[in-house]
Amino acid sequence: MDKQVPFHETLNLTLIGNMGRVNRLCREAVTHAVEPLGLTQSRWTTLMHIKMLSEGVTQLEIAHSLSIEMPSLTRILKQLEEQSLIIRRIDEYDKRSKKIYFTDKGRQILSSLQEEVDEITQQIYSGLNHQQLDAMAHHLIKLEQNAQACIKQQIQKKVKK
Amino acid sequence: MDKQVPFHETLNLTLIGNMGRVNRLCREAVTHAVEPLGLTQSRWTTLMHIKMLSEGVTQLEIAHSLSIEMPSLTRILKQLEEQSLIIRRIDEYDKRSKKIYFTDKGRQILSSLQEEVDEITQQIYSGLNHQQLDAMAHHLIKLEQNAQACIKQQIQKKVKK
DNA sequence: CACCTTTGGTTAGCCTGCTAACTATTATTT
DNA sequence: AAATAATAGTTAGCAGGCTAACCAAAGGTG
Repeated sequence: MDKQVPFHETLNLTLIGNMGRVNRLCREAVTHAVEPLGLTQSRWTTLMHIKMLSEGVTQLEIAHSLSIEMPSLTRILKQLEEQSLIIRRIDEYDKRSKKIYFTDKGRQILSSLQEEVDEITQQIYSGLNHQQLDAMAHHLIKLEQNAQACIKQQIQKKVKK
Repeated sequence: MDKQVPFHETLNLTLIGNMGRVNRLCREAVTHAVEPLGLTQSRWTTLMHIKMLSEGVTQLEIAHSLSIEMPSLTRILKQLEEQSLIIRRIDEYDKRSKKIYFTDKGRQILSSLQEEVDEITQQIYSGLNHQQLDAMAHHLIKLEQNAQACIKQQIQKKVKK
């Protein structure tokens, strides 16, 4: 009977709001650092994921890895291609899909980028140990599953009406 | 010596990315539910915060509470005013600032909104206890502080150059 | 083989965050 | 009291997420 106020009035939306703000700040921290490379937040994130997945990956695979939708990715890749950092090449075995490769310029930038990202993320995670980070990642996934179940439920309700 | 790969290669950016996605999903869950009320994500969030802070609050106070910048808020309030859910009234003691009040229509919608938000957030947080949620909130704040320190550092470096 | 469905990618346009540059009022300094 | 600085709010325009609607290629089915 002494734990009603904190949850209902303060935590309810605050936690969700905080997640958005912290996410923005973390990405901004890196973006600031790599600004001289001419990279925005979505562009450097995309480059890192392509590297992680290796060259020759398809757009769909990148989109999944980034957890964004295809139209969002299309725009980012278009910009990266205009900056001559990547190339989109049609897959000869499935002419619908396109495979992504780095240009030489892209590969050059990538190494500086990797350094910066490593340094910044080290700083951002400092003061938290692996257990705490793992717990957090775990709880985030739980929240995500709950939210997804919620949305599914909403949609079903709508169909009934 | 068995924990090198997970951190460096998978967790580094993933945690940050996940935060963004989970945040989007959580807000989408509520937005789906209150769509019939004609409210978007930023609009219902703002209404909830105004209610929490009580009517007569200034725009600046709302912006702080929402952790967004004034221009972002200005747009949202303009829309809410067009929907006749709130009124902006110039403070007679400081004619620069405006105080926000609900209309009758606004107050009506607010009660349905509160119900929905309570229900959805309950569902989203289910499976996690208070300790876990508190820990998460705590760790989020730590990440935020680290990120902010990082950004400050970047700016100082730039000044030196 | 012809038709239909599915799938990878694109385009158009909305929503919501931001910064930069502005106005108008208030506070401070001289 | 006049000049200057600071503050509340606005406008314009960018960045990056999304859905809806489309095209073209690939896969199934009668």
